[in-house]
Amino acid sequence: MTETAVGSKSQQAYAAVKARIIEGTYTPGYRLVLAKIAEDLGFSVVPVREAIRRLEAEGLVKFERNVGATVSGIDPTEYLYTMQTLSIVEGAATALSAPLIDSVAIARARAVNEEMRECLEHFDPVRFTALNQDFHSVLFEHCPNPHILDLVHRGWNRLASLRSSTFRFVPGRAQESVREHEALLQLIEGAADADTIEKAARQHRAATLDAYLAQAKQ
Amino acid sequence: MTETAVGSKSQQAYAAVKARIIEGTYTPGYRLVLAKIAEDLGFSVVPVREAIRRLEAEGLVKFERNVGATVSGIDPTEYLYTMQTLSIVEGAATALSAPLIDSVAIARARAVNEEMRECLEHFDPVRFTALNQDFHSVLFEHCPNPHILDLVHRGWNRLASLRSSTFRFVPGRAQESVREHEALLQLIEGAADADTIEKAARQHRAATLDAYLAQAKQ
DNA sequence: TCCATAGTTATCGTATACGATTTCGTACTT
DNA sequence: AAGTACGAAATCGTATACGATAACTATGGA
Repeated sequence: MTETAVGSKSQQAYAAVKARIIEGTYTPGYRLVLAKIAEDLGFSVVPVREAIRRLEAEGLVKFERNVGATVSGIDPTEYLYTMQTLSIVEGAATALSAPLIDSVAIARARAVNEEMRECLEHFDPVRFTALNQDFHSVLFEHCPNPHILDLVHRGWNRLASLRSSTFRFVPGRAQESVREHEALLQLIEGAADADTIEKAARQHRAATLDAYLAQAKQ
Repeated sequence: MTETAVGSKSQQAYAAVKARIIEGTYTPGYRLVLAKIAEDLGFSVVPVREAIRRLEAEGLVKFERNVGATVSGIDPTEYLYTMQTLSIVEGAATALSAPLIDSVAIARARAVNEEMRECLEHFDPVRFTALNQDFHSVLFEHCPNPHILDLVHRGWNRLASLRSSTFRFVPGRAQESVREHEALLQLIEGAADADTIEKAARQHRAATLDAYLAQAKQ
């Protein structure tokens, strides 16, 4: 994920702020004051500033000159852009990875998917989301193109910053998602052609977007 | 292209260094010494450092802790990753844009392609490359997803930094490229379905990669 | 009461300074 | 002569300081 060696304060600040955004401590719209974060971490403002700029490049933070940084908002348009882009890069990543996925990995993915199904019964959306990423991460383990994988991760991060927002969990969609995962695994097991797998994976993400759009329209 | 308002020195430094990389003043492997660049531009090192980090995020430079930054190299593997990713995002961008391209834009694109053909006769590879981007830029003018467009531009920048390297201009490929452009225009004019257009656009990029790989194998 | 304006405060943008780390060259030893 | 160790130079990483800009507040007038 293009991580430079840890250890530098700039790097630590990046990781710290990113974690706070993703775990929801800093919610969208939250004002990121350099001096304040620097004091919190015990650093000076310079490395913090660098970290914020990097987060900006990833789309997690919005920076306005002479004003400051805020955690990127939950603009529906942005959501659409992100989901659409994600559907494309996830589709490609899945298709590229598919021929390299062995039966052991398939079994692991299936186990994760089973856990997801259980999460639905106990209604644990946070864990469900985490497992969902795990599921796809297993599939992408041997993705032959790290650039594409990087784009996937960026999309995920962006979505993570929207957590606990209106975008999550359209009713019924989660169940469908689990079913689609199984279907995807069967395609991979059956060595379906790349195009079929790509379409299925793409559609899997696109369906979540469609479900949101349908709901938003009401 | 995610440009923050110009005017800040950090921004100017970013633009200046990026331009030097793309135009070839700083060739791959070139050592970017912060203090030196700062002196050149008349700035202090802080904004320059920020600019370099941003270029690192875009993949144009490589940064090593306590050592410094160098212009990203011409590693064949990186080339493969970039081209493959580009084929995917260009394919998607083209398919998404296609329904929004009007006949005027088609005519403009065709004119650009005609100029490209002329470039081949006079053997003007630099202009040919620039026109190639123009051609696709016309098609992407009304791309409904700016994120995807941004990814396309990043890929182009990355390739641009490889200019005058071994990767450019596999013999015969350029002629083929012009023909594919025309075929693509006809698909768009004929309102072919999104999938067909996406495949054609993707293949257009992939073919250049394949041509390189075939040549490299010898 | 509301609006405009001036002054104050908060925050960013950049410069300078210095400590930390790496790299390179030189001298010494084997 | 080759290898190693030590030291100097170069460069980065971070802290601190200050000027610039925007946001806020209070005050006076309509």
